[in-house]
Amino acid sequence: MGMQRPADQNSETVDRMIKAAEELFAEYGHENVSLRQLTSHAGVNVAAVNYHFGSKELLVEAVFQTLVQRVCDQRELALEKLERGDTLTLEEVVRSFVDPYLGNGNEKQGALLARFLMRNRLYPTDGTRRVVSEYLDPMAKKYIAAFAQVCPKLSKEQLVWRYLFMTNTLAASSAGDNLSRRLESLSPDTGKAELQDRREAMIEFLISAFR
Amino acid sequence: MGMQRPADQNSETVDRMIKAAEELFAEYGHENVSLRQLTSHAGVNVAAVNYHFGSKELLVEAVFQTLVQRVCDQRELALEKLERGDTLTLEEVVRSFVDPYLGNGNEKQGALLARFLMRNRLYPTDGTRRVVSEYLDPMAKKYIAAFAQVCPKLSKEQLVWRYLFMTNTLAASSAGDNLSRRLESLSPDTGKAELQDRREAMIEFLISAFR
DNA sequence: AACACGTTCAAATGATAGTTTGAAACTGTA
DNA sequence: TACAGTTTCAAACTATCATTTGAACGTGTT
Repeated sequence: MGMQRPADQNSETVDRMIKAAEELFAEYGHENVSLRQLTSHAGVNVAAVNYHFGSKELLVEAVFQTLVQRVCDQRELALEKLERGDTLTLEEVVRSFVDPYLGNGNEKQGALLARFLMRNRLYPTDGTRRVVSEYLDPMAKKYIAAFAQVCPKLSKEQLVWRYLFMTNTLAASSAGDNLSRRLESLSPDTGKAELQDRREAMIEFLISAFR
Repeated sequence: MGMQRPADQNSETVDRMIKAAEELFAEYGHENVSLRQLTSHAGVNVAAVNYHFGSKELLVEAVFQTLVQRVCDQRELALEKLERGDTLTLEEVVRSFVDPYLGNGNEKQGALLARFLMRNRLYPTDGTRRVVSEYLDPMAKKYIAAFAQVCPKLSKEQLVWRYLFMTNTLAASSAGDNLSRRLESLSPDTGKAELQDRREAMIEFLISAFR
């Protein structure tokens, strides 16, 4: 009776809901997706969300956490690999940071996570704050240490600021395709912007910013 | 009967609603403010919004437009003043761009506009797109021309990219006070971040990014 | 006074949202 | 087969929202 399900592990239904949530949230944003849309797209009953997750918000946070965890793992792995080599360069560090967002095959997860992070900046909740401090902050410290190696001239304080500005730039510039349309209207001769162009421009921008 | 009011000019009620909207939207975001909250905070009747603006969305866009217009005017004025002098420096251009957001006395309008712009990046509407292309794009072109003067080494395409990244960095880093809290947790010894610190760090970051 | 017009008001309307319910269906166990 | 626990389902519930309505109010004009 009314037994609370704190964290369901594996279930066909749960997987389908998370998959549907990622797809729909990426396209419309989670506040514009009703549970009825979500569950009918997933092929499950409306009540399934509350049964398996407890509430819509907890489902949203589960998706957010999954995504953040994935990106943090990618980054930390890449960073460790770089640090096993003997010479660390600024470009390598920046690329490893940007790649999970704008790298090949990562476009969708990057855009979705960017939306979440922007959303979290505007309207944070206890749950999203928890995810940030649990996953993002530890990764941030490792990256700041790496930047300290390749930018020895910058003070600790400067490094932290620039790191934060970098994350904001990356997230804001990866969310949605507004940027491409804006580019076209500001520079019609440049033509349409491919995702690769954006990534390379972003990397150049960030490398400059850390010098 | 049912006469549509395309653009009300001056009215005690209209002014009170816009003022209340700016205050409440800045604090909670416009999707978290109901018309009942807004109108009771403004001291007017619920129906006044639809009577004077046509819908909630049109009120939101009116506030957005007012704000964008104000910031664009400030920037264009500052830029013209700079260009009347004989030597234009990168730092001056950047400062004139950042100032309407993080300058003294502009904190509230900066934070509010930043929220709107972030919101617009996530969920644009026809109305917000119109404001962007009508006010922001012309100003952007003037600024890109100014950056071209002080950064002669950068190609037109590079200038446009960096300009866009700059606006994203500024908006994302001005929305809300998350950044300060994040800084504290990443660099406890730095202590609390004043707004001035943020502005100076931001300016250094952007100057670097354009070199 | 009588009228017309713009404005304000309390109340109703209609739609949509997340959530809850209780019975049915399904699962594996004895 | 009978039973217990879990999961699914259609339907109802509760709340909130933007919007509309039609009467009341105020004001200036004739």
